[in-house]
Amino acid sequence: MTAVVQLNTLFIINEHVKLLNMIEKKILDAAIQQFNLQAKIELTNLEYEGEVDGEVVDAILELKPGGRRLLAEVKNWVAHKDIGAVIHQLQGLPQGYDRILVADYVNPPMAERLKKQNVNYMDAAGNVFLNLPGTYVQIEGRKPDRDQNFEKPGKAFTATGLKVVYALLTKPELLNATYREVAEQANVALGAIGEILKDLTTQDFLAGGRRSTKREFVDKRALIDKWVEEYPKLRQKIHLGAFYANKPNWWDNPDLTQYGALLGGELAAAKTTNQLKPKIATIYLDEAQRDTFLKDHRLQKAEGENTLTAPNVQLFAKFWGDQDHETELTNHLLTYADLLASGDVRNREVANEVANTYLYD
DNA sequence: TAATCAGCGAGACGGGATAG
DNA sequence: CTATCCCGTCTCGCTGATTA
Repeated sequence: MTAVVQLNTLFIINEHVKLLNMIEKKILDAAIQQFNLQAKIELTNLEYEGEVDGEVVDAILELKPGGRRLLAEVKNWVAHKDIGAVIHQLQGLPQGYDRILVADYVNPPMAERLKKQNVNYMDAAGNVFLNLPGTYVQIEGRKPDRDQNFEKPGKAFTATGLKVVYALLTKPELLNATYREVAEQANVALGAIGEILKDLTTQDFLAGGRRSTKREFVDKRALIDKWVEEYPKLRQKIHLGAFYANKPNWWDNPDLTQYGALLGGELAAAKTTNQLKPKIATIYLDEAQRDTFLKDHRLQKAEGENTLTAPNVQLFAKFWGDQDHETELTNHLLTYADLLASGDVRNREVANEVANTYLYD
């Protein structure tokens, strides 16, 4: 079952459906206010959800002396997010502009990591790191204001929530199955289901479900995009390790399925679109199979910092409950998410194509 | 390093439906 | 009416992460 897509297919850039919600607006306003109180230069918000080079960004900010512009990415609860993914998202903003991460609160360890990578940030507590040519602002040690607590996020996109949403998206019939059925298919505890579904409804991703009414997606595409955005959180948890393989194309081997292994990311995309040469092999398998798998394919462990990007084999534990697979490839949704999580700009185009061809219906 | 906390799995609980 | 089953909710306690 291999679909070949023409090379000259027009790429439709996914309009980033990322409306700034009320909480994010509050965070942005508070952060700017704090900045202006403390720094000697003035910062103003030119536009919420402004458009730059055809892409919508959370906000466009301007520094008063000089009129330098900054593209802002606003995040609530940033301390609980995967920092790599956040940085990656910032890097994905239109090129040629300075960027800044705006958050509710950036705690000290997080601040260190952001500074090390030279990522500008400001938070609602008043902490700032802004390093631009000619401008340097650094404010640290500010504590978050207790009364100013921005609403806690619900359970829909925790690691467990992500598993449930994945199950719902890939098997829509689960929308109206019993909680037990959903729990089993999603591979999570029964007790987690209720709150996740409730939160999805509160966030307007699901409707119905009371009594006799059928539960349904409000906007499936929006939920897909949201899931993909949050997926790195789960991805990090199921990461089984990074490795090097010396033999090229070693994965082109029918016996991989013997290990219950599924090819994902670039490998899956390469097989469905014929559009790219995989550089990194993303593979999902049962954790129990890991050691045999490594030995049989002579994979060597990668050491050091950037194990999530540099080596050429990435292993992940299968997180879903259902073990029957029609193909040796991961589900399109997961392929899409892995392509985006790879951080490779060229993969983004292919990712969009996978999404437009197979996911948005 | 110690204390605290969120997340979540396991399983008990009890309300409602259904069959006998 | 009562026994039984089904199913969402509740509670407890473990784990790993975060904060002091």
